[in-house]
Amino acid sequence: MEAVLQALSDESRRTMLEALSAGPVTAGELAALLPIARPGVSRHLRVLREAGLVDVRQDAQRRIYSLRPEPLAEVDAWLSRYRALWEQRLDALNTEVTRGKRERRSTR
Amino acid sequence: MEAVLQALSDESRRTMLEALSAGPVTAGELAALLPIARPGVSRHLRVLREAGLVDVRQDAQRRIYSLRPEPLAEVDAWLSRYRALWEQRLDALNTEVTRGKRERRSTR
DNA sequence: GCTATATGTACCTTGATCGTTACGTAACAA
DNA sequence: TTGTTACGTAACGATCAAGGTACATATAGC
Repeated sequence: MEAVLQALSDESRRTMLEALSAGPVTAGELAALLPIARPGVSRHLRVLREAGLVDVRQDAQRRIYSLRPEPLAEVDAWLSRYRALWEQRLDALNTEVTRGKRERRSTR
Repeated sequence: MEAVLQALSDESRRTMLEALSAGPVTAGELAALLPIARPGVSRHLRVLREAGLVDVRQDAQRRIYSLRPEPLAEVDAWLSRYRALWEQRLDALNTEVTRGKRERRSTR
């Protein structure tokens, strides 16, 4: 959890996760997306690996990374302790759509 | 968003948010909860303030902090781009409760 | 074996961050 | 006004994170 939020706090790493959400990508392809040099990407990938957010599979010289979204569910679970609070506030602002929001909330 | 995730990446600050989720708290009370000295707490509070996660109100000498959960909704929105991915995986593990999960997911 | 390709690691530098102690400030209380 | 309480800020040292360059490793192809 600590490691996951730490990993998510970096813009480059979030960009990498977004790219990975479309499917497996090699380290080189990820590096091409970012304004930093490849060794930096390698280190970011290590952080993501240690946070459990990616899996690696080797294919010849290539390392193919894929997203492992489970740790994000932990973040979501942590966040859910606050969800009621902000939804309450949003409801106060948009009272005209209260009925729809209440329906949705009741199923969580 | 950047500032919010940055703020959330620290354990002490998350502890402060948790305390604040029960209601407004003074800076001193927050400091008492943490293993660090008050000046450190003050700086953490500044980070939370700059991320928009807390509001301050002055009451005589005291500064009363209250949680402002709206920025957490942004994090939730970012996270929601991945929610389908991890729910898919969890469903694969717990196929027996698929019906309940699918109901919930369809309303998000 | 030799070279090219793909990637990670080591090492260095710079800038941010965390905590501490010391100090400044503002509001009450006597 | 003097002291006390409750904060914040400044300045400092230590640690950490992010980037780059240079190098090591491993696989594929010849």
